[in-house]
Amino acid sequence: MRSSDLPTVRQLGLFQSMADSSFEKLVQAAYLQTFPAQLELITEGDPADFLYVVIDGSVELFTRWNDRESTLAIVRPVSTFILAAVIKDAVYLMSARTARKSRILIIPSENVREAFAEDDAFARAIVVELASCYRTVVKEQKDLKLRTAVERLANRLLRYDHEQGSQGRIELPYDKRTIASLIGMTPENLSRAFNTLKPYGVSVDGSVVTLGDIDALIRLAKPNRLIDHDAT
Amino acid sequence: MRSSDLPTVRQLGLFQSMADSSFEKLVQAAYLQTFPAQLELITEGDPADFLYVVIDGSVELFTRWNDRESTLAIVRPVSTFILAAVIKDAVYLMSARTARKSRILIIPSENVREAFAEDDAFARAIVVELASCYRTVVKEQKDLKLRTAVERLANRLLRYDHEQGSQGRIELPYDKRTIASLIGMTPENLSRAFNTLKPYGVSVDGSVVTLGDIDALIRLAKPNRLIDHDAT
DNA sequence: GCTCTCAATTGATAAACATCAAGGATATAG
DNA sequence: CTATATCCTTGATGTTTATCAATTGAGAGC
Repeated sequence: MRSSDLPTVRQLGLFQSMADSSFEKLVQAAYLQTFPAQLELITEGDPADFLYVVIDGSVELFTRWNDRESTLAIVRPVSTFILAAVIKDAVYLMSARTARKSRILIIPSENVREAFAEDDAFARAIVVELASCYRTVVKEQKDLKLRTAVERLANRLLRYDHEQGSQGRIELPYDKRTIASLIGMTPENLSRAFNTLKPYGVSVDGSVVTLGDIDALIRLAKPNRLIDHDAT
Repeated sequence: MRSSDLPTVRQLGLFQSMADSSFEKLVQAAYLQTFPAQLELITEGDPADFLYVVIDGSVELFTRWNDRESTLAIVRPVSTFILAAVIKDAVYLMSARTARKSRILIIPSENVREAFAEDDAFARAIVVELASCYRTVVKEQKDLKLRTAVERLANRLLRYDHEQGSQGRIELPYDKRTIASLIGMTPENLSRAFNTLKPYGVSVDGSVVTLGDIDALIRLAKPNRLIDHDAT
């Protein structure tokens, strides 16, 4: 793998505290590969043979059932995905495909589990990582069960605005249909939800969204750190 | 605490492999308390001061937002809840109340984190526990995003039937309104969903549900181990 | 046995959301 | 520059789900 990528991977919360020797072993066993866009990396139901680390590009985690499909998350560099399946030596619960051309580090599950068994610091780092993942999904579940589609969109816009420096001007990070699926609605409904938000100062121009009346939007969205905030 | 409960707690996956001394310390610091039904044990947003272990009775995990409320899970003996918040030293994301009179073991978070820091086997047991919790929530999220309310009910009935020995005759484990909220629907809608399932052999008499045509129900529900199954 | 209470059901209605079909905008390849 | 494809939007319509109100039904306490 490119030597310039190594420090970035090493600095991930998951790998930061592990012993040099353990990390070396993992890296030795790993493959770095470049994939074209829209390539299905993982199919849910398959045994979890590898842990994935997105070095560059982006990966969509999604799921299919009965001819329906839903986007569960977008993974951006540099971070890992499907750790839980790897640790449990189970099947993947989500499918994954590259959203664009991506460089991805692939670490055989056995090596990850070996490091988990041998390296105590790594084991503890995994705890922290999984606890974070868990809390993230719980928040998403609350979002889905407690809010309407328009409320979910409003809160997501506020979150993107915050992530992008609270300028009141957002560049949507993904295709609208992807955002729709993430939020749990159809693309058509997303368009209409944007229209519903017009009276709250939201105007859309392609992938640029302007929040003209943040206060009004907040009053509607009622963002809550127990659902929307990142961290902890 | 009652000495007869100790072995049961010790045998939980979470505590099974830890050193005797670590377990001793935890138990020494813990309180065993009996709570009446409908008592709010935890309010989301509060700092996670304790890890909870339901010894007897049952506990409802729920969440509130904007005057709406949703049940996230029911915890039955013997198992723990809100481990992730304790480990991360964060605030609770869910509220909890006793569903009935319950005996509950309460372990101060600091002691749990101390054991986590000192006992490597415990740290690894936490990994396994959190990975399982995570995968469970992911499945619930898929259930919510990919299925209609009737489909969710159908699958849940199949699950209860399986848990109760595949007799084709289920005793509903909770109030219908609780089940409705768990599944993500209103009580009124649950009644109607049961009616919708009549042509598939589902008949309801109070808390007893009979599945008269399992095959038809399966064809409708399309259960899937990547959404419905327990385990791994 | 008789209230009282609360869960559950049913009906009527409204809101939320999905689907289908068509049209428009935008980008890309040739 | 044009053709093509893709994404997005809009309108019309239908389904799904929630809300409100009223009633039924069953268990708890007297």
